[in-house]
Amino acid sequence: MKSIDFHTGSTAEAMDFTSYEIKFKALADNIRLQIMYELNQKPSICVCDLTTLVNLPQSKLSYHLKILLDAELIEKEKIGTWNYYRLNKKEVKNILSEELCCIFYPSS
Amino acid sequence: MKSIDFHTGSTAEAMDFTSYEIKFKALADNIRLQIMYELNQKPSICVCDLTTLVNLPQSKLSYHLKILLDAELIEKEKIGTWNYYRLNKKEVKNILSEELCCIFYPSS
DNA sequence: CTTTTATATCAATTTTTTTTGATATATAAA
DNA sequence: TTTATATATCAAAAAAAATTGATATAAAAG
Repeated sequence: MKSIDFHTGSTAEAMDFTSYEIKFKALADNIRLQIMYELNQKPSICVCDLTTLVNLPQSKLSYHLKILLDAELIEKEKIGTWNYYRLNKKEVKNILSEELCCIFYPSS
Repeated sequence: MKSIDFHTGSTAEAMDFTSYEIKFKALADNIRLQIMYELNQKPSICVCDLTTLVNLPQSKLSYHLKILLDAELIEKEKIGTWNYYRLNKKEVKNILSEELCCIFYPSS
């Protein structure tokens, strides 16, 4: 993050919002919001179940899960052959309003 | 919004998160986060001043302002030849966490 | 009027993201 | 082992978004 120019009140150079950009990009897609919503219904869901829940071909779902994972909005746990995904509650809470958390994140 | 299938707990068909998608898309860009940040520093800013604040060619700035405007994250007011933009506080508060509002939206 | 200033829009191009189908990998089951 | 299942990754194609420079519009100034 660049130093702030107190004379003009503006930043001397652009500030870096990259980490927010990545998270908002991850949320900026209907399919991925769908996935977040489904993950909000249960503690965790394996990929095989998600494919039917969101009705997507496996490679496509995998692609979108990776984007959410890279943005740290969800987490992955491998159990045997299955990969279980769940919301990263902390991160979601950090950026979304409480109101939105009711949709994409459990209230408690 | 589709009816919910209570048997499986899943939605019969995809739910529609389009309005959220549009807002997150608008936030999913470093330049536009920059603009939001600058708009957070003052009650409102005219385009001519924004061009120097975010250091962008006029047509490019105009393009990004339109995306934020269409997402209803900012508002426009025309005064003479000048167009003044300001944050849409209500909408920003509706979707972003209080913590983020400190960056992109005034605390009060 | 004519000119200047502030801003939006448009069309062409470039860049980024998404989709698709194929293939790779790893675990489990037979 | 061999085979089946779950999932990730890759490369090519398609689609969407961003950039650029030119032009349009509208208000203000001269």
